[in-house]
Amino acid sequence: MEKPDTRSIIIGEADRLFYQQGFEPTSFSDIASSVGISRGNFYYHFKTKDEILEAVIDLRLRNTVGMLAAWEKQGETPADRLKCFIKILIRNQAKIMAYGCPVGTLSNELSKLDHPSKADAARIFSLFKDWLARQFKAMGRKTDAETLALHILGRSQGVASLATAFKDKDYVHSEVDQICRWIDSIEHARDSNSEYSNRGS
Amino acid sequence: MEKPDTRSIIIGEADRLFYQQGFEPTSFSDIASSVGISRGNFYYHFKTKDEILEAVIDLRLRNTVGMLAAWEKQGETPADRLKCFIKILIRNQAKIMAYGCPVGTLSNELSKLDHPSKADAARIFSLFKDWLARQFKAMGRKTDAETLALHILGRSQGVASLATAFKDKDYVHSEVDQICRWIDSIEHARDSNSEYSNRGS
DNA sequence: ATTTTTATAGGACAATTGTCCTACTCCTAT
DNA sequence: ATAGGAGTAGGACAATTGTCCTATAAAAAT
Repeated sequence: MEKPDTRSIIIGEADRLFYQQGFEPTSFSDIASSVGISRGNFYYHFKTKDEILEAVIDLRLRNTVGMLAAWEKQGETPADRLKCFIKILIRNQAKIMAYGCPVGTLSNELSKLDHPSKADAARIFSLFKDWLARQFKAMGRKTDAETLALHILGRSQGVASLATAFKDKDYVHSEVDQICRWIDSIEHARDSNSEYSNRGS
Repeated sequence: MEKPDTRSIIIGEADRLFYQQGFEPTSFSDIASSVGISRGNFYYHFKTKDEILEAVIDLRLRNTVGMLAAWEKQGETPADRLKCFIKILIRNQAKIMAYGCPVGTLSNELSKLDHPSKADAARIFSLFKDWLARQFKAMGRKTDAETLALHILGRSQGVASLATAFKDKDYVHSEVDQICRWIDSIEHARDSNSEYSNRGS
């Protein structure tokens, strides 16, 4: 039977609030009243705010691992998987226009706060980076897979940032289409010289 | 007639602190003690926190207008000016790796807070967008100048975001080089108004 | 049935928040 | 010399912050 599992509910609500409001502006009271428990009870589950931040980052890490694994199974080709990644900008368009990318905005906020957990937040980025690099390697880009991964990851961050500022659907679609075409161009030029190999040299 | 001009000093310190720490985490005390005045005196100059935020955004708008105007004079060709824009990622590398892009991070934070001034913060983005579009128009891209402007602006945001997370200088240089080559490729294909390539080299 | 563990509520606590008020010191104009 | 405003300091204020304590209810174990 399902347990009430207050702890998981707390983490889930904190996850949502940290995304929608940011980490700093979200208080214990916000989370407690959102879950429907008292602040005192909250303390039973988490002693400090940093503790719940760690739990939220941990949840996001696990969710990301699961999501990437699912993408790896369903996508037929690496190119399809890469497109599946970038199209998350369209699937989550409404949320991104309102709150930005959950990975990037948390990472940015914790960097500004110089928070101890900022490195953990960056690890979520690394999960994406490594997964993306894996796809590029599978497409024959052994040497510059990492560079290509950072490139597409950065592109997604830029689109999310401007989508939040301008709330321009056309821009998002235009960029995503363009990145998809770029992925195609990489797929169709598997063993040709790459324009991205300027890094190792 | 040089006045002590405490007000300007306050705005300057608030500007710095809002960038380095974020708007929400920066308190009246932070600013007051940073300027070297009492909190009471602070109230004489600014009644509310939103009031000083407006003043800071106003300062940034004016600074941005000035910076863009200066770039417009010194750069010989539009392509040079565009490169001057994107190379700000390298000139301000240290700050960006520590605190991100001042424009993007403020816009994101205010969006999350759903702050009344979030539209004003986005206006700073618009200044850049319009300036960039003007350069592309001068390069013969009459029809898609706006799209190209949003593209390069988004690219800069993405690089800044990942630079903060990974603190990878090579990545920043690699992306900037690539964008510069993309600018060259646009310059050398002046009359062809077809879809532009995002590929480097 | 009794003890122990788990979970919850309610509030205490000092510190800090944004906001606001009053008293005092300058400087300047009369 | 004096009145008045501009600027500053110090603190009051209620509300909220993160943290912590204790009393108690519910559940589990004995």
